[in-house]
Amino acid sequence: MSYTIKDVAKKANVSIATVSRILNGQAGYSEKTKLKVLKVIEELGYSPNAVARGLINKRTHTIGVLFPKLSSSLVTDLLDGIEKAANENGSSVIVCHTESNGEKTMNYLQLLIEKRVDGIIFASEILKDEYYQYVMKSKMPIVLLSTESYAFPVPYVKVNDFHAAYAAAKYLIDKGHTDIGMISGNKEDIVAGKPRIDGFQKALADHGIACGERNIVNSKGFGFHDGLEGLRKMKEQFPEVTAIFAASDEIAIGVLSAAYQLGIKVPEELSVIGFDNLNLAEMTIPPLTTIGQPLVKMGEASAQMLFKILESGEIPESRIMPHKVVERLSVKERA
Amino acid sequence: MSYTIKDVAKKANVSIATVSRILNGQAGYSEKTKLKVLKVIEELGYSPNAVARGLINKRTHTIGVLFPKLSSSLVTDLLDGIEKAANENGSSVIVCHTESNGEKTMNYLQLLIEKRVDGIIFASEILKDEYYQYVMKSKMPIVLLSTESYAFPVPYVKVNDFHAAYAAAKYLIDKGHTDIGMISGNKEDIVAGKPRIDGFQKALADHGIACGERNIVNSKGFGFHDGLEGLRKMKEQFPEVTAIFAASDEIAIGVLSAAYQLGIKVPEELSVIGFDNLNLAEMTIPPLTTIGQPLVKMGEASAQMLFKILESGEIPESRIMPHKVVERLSVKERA
DNA sequence: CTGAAAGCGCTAACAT
DNA sequence: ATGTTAGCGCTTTCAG
Repeated sequence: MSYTIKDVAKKANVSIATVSRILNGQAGYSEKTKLKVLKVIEELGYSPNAVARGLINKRTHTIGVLFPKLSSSLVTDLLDGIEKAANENGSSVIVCHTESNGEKTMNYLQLLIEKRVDGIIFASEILKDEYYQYVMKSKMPIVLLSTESYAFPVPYVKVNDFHAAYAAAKYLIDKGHTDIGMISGNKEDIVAGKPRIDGFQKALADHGIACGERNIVNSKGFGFHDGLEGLRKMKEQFPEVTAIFAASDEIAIGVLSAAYQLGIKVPEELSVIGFDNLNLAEMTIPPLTTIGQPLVKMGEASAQMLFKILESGEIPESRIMPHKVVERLSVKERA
Repeated sequence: MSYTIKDVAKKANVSIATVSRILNGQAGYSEKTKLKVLKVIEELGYSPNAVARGLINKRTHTIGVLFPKLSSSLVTDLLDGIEKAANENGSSVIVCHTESNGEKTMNYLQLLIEKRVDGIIFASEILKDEYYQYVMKSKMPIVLLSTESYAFPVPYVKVNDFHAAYAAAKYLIDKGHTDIGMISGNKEDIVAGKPRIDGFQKALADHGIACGERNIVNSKGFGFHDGLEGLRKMKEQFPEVTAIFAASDEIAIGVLSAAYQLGIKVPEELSVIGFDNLNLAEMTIPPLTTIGQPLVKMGEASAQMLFKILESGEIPESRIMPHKVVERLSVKERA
């Protein structure tokens, strides 16, 4: 059992109130007693109990973050930003790994609410009705990160996926490509899947390029294997394709690997543009041209948004973060 | 302000003690009152306050994890395992990002101690004297993950880096290579750097292969860029090299990229073996042969170790986890 | 400038 | 089977 404020008070011959004041930098004590108390604290190695503080202040200086997946550098970068902003704000972050599982998610939500975290960041996943209702009932602040809700008024931080995908397709078009395919990720995914497909289609349409079934391969997810299989399907249904927009960097890397296996040279015979700008993107062969999301900044912004709610009590505006095309070597001007 | 146990008690016409007993599954109430109380809890949407519980039980069901870096898939996999084991144990995990900075680390340690987490996992970094003393003074349990301490009796979970590096070199030797180089990472790093170099050298020596200065390139860190530059240096100082052991997968990927730029074909002209078996390893061109560490399992083991200490009060044995060579396509039998 | 005392929400004796 | 009460370690009136 460690020392308490009482021990400090006794040893310094003052009341616990005085110790508390000194600890919290409030007024009401002489410089002399302050020094005396500080010395005792030092000697005892006293460490204030944040649990007791939390009970009375109704602030735990802890926030909770829900991720569908931990082992992806997308999530890691977001977490990096969140942790950074939280730390600058004197808060800690509890990470929860939902595996996109509804039951697990509800359990985590319950846990975080019981722990009385100051707020919740819900990342990279659809905010279900059930989740929203439960969190609302507890009155706990929540923000969305890299996702958004069409049904509920929850503030979010994210890029505009439609615009970003449009930019990717336009980049390919500007490089002279007209036979352009997309490996889309999950099109059922209303927040990251569908808008990217729509953006891609719109870009082709706006530039007078017909876009039919053969231009798009719908994969199940956004992973490496989806890209690996995706390119094979694409070459079957659209052999003339000269450029591909992958809905994620991991898909793009899968495309790169598949191209290598099939003996297709990137970028000479096939241009590839990704989406996300993960750390991986610069490590591929060739280095991947991609649509960059400011992931770390987005994480930071979401945490800051949460702290703003905590201060002001008001729900802030959502933030659309800027994307940009990061030019590397996987896209080539069409001959 | 949410409801308290008092509100529940009042509305159900029982004492708070009864509510508490029902909440904690203790004996001492009729089925009838239980149902009544449960109904009130449901109606109110009452959620027990874990902060208050923590204050009295001296258990927060939260553990803290310190990482030098967040955005690396090595760390992510470890975290994944930790989070999993913690969740199975009814605990949450707070992540801290130290950036290998002594001051930041001390601040985080202080924070975690004030928050009265149940224990600490210190990962992938040297446990400095200062850290150790501070944690000991608080009597908080601590375990080391993917690192170890020669100076202090702190239990750890890790692979045997010496043996693992030996295995990597031996694998290359068994494939007929004799002109073998190593890109070593930081040799000042006493726990991950040095032992891998030693293991490499021992393997060459045991097989009658001379190992001099030219066989090893000491890079600053374990990252992609270290590999990128590493291969160039290696080719300068040891042009005949036919196989390379990279002290990390990221270094290996850097080597792959550098080889590509230099027009050196992997594995035809140069074999490469990595270390870690990150998710990335299967995504490279060609897929990377590497020494696999069971990262997720290691994370789990470290958390379980912590919980064991919490239960038994005793310091458990450290665990050396098994490594294995994961054969993919970046190493070729020497012609 | 300093102290006494109430109470945050809960658990755990101790009564009844 | 159920209630009363004393804290857990701290902050914060309210007195002096």
